[in-house]
Amino acid sequence: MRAITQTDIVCVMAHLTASVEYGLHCLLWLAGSAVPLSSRDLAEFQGISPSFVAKIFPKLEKAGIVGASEGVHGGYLLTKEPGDISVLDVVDAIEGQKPLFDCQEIRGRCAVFGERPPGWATTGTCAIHAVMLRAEKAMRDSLASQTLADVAGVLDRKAPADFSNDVRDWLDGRVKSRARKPVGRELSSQPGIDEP
Amino acid sequence: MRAITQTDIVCVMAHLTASVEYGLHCLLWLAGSAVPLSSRDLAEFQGISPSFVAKIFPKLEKAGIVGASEGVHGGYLLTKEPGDISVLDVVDAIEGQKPLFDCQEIRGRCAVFGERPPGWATTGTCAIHAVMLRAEKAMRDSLASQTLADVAGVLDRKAPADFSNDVRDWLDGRVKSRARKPVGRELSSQPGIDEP
DNA sequence: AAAACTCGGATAATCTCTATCCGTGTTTAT
DNA sequence: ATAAACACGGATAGAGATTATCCGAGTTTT
Repeated sequence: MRAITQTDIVCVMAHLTASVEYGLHCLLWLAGSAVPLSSRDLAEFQGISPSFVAKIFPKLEKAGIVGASEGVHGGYLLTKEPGDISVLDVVDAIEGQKPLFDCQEIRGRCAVFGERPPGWATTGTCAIHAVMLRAEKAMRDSLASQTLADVAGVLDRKAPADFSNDVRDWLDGRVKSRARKPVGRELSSQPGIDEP
Repeated sequence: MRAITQTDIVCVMAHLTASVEYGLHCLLWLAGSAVPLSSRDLAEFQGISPSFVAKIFPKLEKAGIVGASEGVHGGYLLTKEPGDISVLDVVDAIEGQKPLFDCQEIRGRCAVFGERPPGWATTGTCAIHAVMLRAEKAMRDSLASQTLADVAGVLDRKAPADFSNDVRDWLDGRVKSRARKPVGRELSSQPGIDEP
């Protein structure tokens, strides 16, 4: 059985993208960590692309969700309580308030208008656009009502008691192994994650 | 001033696509028509691509929203009352229930699991996926709550009294002009709509 | 001084959406 | 009967976005 690589993932181009998924998963692990975790730690821990995760975190930092510390023992930490970070905050930080619908103002091109459409046809919001804006607001309200703490709570109730210990051990070992001479054999215990 | 052509439209790749926008605009005009309108009638009336509109209508027909009649005076008619067609019906007919979010099951790739993740980690719905599904349901509920009749009502209140007469005249003239020898000069009274 | 980190830019591959064209079969008007 | 117009489906090309990777510059800790 071969390890799953990034090239196995197919693009589906949904509105809420894989970037958001990666970011949320990383933030969940960050919510339970007292020490800074680097983007590479988080990526290899979850078996996802380190270079791609590294592109996501600067966006989260600009949005004030995480803070970065540089240097050998640097990494990211949450800057707010998990209960104060909504899923919508993360989505907007990564996708930049991407609209659900892009109105092309077809209403003004009606053939009976000729060259220039009358004012009543182009003022205000297009009736179809208004429907989409209401749907978008419903979606955003739902995303805003759930916080990272809510999602983390669901995970905690599913996982057995010793799982969080295993996770902390793995991440702590990862952090402690920095700034040492590479051990070679030990680091390759997670094969096939980074190379195609 | 140059007429707007199809190549002027830029792709933005929102979740609710231009296909849905075109379809809804066409259905609104269809809601006010007693005679069948062809996809080309509807496209040229609105200054949008006839061949692209022609690809949308078979989907609407399969969904039971419109019915087609073939032949020289053929075209499409609504098969239901506008009040019985929700915007969600149209969106699903054209986009095929495209999901808002595509979960890639990252939870099962955690490094502490090794080759095979334990059952508790992969059963049920991923907690992050569940958040997105709730948001998607909120969006779909909103779209389902609005019908074509609602949208058409907004338009009717904005347009002046003689607008619907102008529209009917244009479309009727269009339908009547079928199956006649091409007049040449008369048909080119809407220039620059079809050719780049 | 060396090592590890963050950060930003540049680049390639892949996918979806948009748009167009062509051929087949059917119905209606001349 | 013949021609015109229609619906329908398949094949094809271009544009844009997302995903993924690599490299160099600057910073901090050991």
